[in-house]
Amino acid sequence: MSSKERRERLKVKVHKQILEAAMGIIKNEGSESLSIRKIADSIEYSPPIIYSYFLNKEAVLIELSKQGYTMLINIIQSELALVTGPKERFEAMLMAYVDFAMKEPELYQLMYTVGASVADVGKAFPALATFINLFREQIQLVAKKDTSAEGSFWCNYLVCVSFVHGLVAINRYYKDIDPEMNKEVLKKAIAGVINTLECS
Amino acid sequence: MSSKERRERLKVKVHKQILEAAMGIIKNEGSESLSIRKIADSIEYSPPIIYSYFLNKEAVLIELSKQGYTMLINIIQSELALVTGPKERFEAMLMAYVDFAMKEPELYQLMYTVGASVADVGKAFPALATFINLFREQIQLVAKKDTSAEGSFWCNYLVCVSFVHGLVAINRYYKDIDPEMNKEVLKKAIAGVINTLECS
Amino acid sequence: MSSKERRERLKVKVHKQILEAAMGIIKNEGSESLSIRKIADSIEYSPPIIYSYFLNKEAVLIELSKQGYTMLINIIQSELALVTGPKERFEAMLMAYVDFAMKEPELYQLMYTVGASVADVGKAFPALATFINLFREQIQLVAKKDTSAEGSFWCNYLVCVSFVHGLVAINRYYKDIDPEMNKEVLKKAIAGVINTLECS
Amino acid sequence: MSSKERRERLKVKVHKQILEAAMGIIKNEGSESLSIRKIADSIEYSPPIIYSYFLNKEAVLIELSKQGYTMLINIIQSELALVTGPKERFEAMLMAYVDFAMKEPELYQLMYTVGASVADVGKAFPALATFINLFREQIQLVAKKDTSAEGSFWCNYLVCVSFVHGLVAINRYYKDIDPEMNKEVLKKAIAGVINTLECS
DNA sequence: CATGAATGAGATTTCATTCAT
DNA sequence: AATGAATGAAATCTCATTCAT
Repeated sequence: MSSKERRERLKVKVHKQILEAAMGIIKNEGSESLSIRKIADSIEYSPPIIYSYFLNKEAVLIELSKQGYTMLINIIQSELALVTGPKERFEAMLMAYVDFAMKEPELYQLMYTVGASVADVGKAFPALATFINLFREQIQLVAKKDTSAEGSFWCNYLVCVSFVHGLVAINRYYKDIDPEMNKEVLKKAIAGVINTLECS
Repeated sequence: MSSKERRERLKVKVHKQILEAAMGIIKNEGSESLSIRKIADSIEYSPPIIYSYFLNKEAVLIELSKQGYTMLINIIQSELALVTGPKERFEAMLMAYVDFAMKEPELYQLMYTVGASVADVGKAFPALATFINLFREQIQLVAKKDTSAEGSFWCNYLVCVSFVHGLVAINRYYKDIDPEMNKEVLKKAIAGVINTLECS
Repeated sequence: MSSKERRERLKVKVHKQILEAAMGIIKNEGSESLSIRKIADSIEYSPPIIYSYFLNKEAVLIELSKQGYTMLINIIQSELALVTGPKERFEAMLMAYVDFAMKEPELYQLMYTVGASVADVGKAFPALATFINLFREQIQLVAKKDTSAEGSFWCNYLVCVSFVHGLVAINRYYKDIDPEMNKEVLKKAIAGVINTLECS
Repeated sequence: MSSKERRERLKVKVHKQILEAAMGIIKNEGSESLSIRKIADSIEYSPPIIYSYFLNKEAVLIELSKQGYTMLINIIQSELALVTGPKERFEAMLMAYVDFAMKEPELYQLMYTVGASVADVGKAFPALATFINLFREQIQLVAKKDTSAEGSFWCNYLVCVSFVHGLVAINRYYKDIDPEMNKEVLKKAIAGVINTLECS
């Protein structure tokens, strides 16, 4: 029992260590540079041990992306907790999203890449539903008309998410965009989107 | 003469074959899976031959991307030729852009990836200047205020390009978005952007 | 325990095998012809295994050279242990040096080549310090004047080492020099050098 | 006739160009970096043309080394022409040798490497006989006893040449030897050698 | 006479994954 | 439960040399 408990705890601990090590490597060296051996070295275990916790390297990446979604959702929720006005909440949500992607570029990139590589992103990332619901709530609040119809919401959601993801991606493309410019672009776009939502 | 011509034609042909083979592999297996050997196998030549046409693998990818830019610009210009109203032209430009990216997703993805991987994207893709100028013209026409200041233009450019690129990227992420939905999203966003531009 | 020991022994054995195989290839085909694959073939392992024992090919060559220095130093010290007179010791040292280089020509050549190819030969071969100190001692004994000043010693050291290395190198060039002739040349040169040292 | 002459002249010219190009590459980039293609590019001909002038790459290297010997001999003879005293002539010869090797390190290295790689260096480099005769003459002059016996001369020759070649080689090994130190070493060694020769 | 084109052979290195122990 | 050892598969790239034209 005690022994079983201990084992269980160790298992959880190593699982966590693997992910932390992988996350560290990705943040420091980029996800392209992640290798099973590097993770193993980092946690001071042998490479095969990783296969007793994860099916393969892809599984590690998926798990990491899941954590990324949890982080992203938490950050957005934290920011949402600070404001009440509809527009302000909407704006806070999008800005928190961009902030996260800019501060953790490698992790965000991984989340996108992994999502694009799996067959069913909804299954791979259950947290995505929560993420989408956050948008659902804020969009509903800010929109004058009813956006509860799935098609209607999804359209608005895509407008928002396309723009935010696009801005982040474009910053990987043009590497020298001034942060001030980014803020300006973001504000302008948010204003435009809100305007659109109100009229929709 | 005839012999020289023939040889010249063969050279052009092989050059083309290499790029086509590379493009084919990228379309079928994704750009990550492209290798010099696969290209060589595909054109039924030995791997080293590719190095007499291109400096290295990266050069093949850059060339492919350049072709992509040429195609994109041509398509946009073709569409622009058909309409005259400022808003219509603006809309036509963005829709042509999205159409291209949707019809050639792997090529578009490659253009983005290569652009993000080089140090100076402007040097790597001279055509990018033409591309940006297309935006400059349409934005100028549609905007009420003066957008000729570089900062002002660049902000508007980023808003547009972020959104369009984002929409394309999001379609790689959520693989089952209905084309009709995409059109709707695009129209909504274009309306919002035009509105923003008019007020800017 | 026993299993661990066995493994440890195996590891040491393979390490040794790699170096021996490399040495064998170098002796038979020259160091230019050495390749990772040849080593692997020779020890009947796959090429990548070598990278779990050595960082890269250069590391194998450096290790081989280090062993060469250890051998050379040991041989010189063995010979020095047999004689006591200053001139005799000096002579014994140089003759042991030449003997080693003549008996292991490819290894000696490798030691030179690797030394010439690295940025800091002193760092690459720590044993070189010991080697130089052997010269320092014998030169000091045989010289009448004080040679403890670094510049003075270094000059004498270079005279000695240039000659010995040169003799070995010249034997690679003129392949048919009679060993007796070599001895004679060596003796003559040693006499000359001793004479120079005594007067310095 | 005229046409034949022209062709003959062109042939000689291209032959020369090949060697000059190869020499240039070796001097600038080292002999390891020499390739048939580089030569061809440099003379603006195609690679196969080189094979109509030389059997293979090795033949180019041998020819280059031959030129090196011619240069070396000329330099030594120029210096010899300036002095008359036996010791002075001997010294001038050795210093000219070292100077040449230090000023053209890559070429000198090539001359040594090629010489060591061929079966019969005397056949490969006919000029070597002239070179050896220069030593024969100077050694004869400086030696008190008769050195005309081949064995006796050869022994003295080897002493000289070993030392000079060794000094040059050692400078490739210890890369930071002060030129002043080299001069000192050389002078000391020359003094020693002359002393030895006088007593022999 | 000259060469463009082509390639065979080979180099080093990285990595996910497995398996006997 | 853990791992050291091992490898198969793959990647990019270089170069001397040949041959049909």
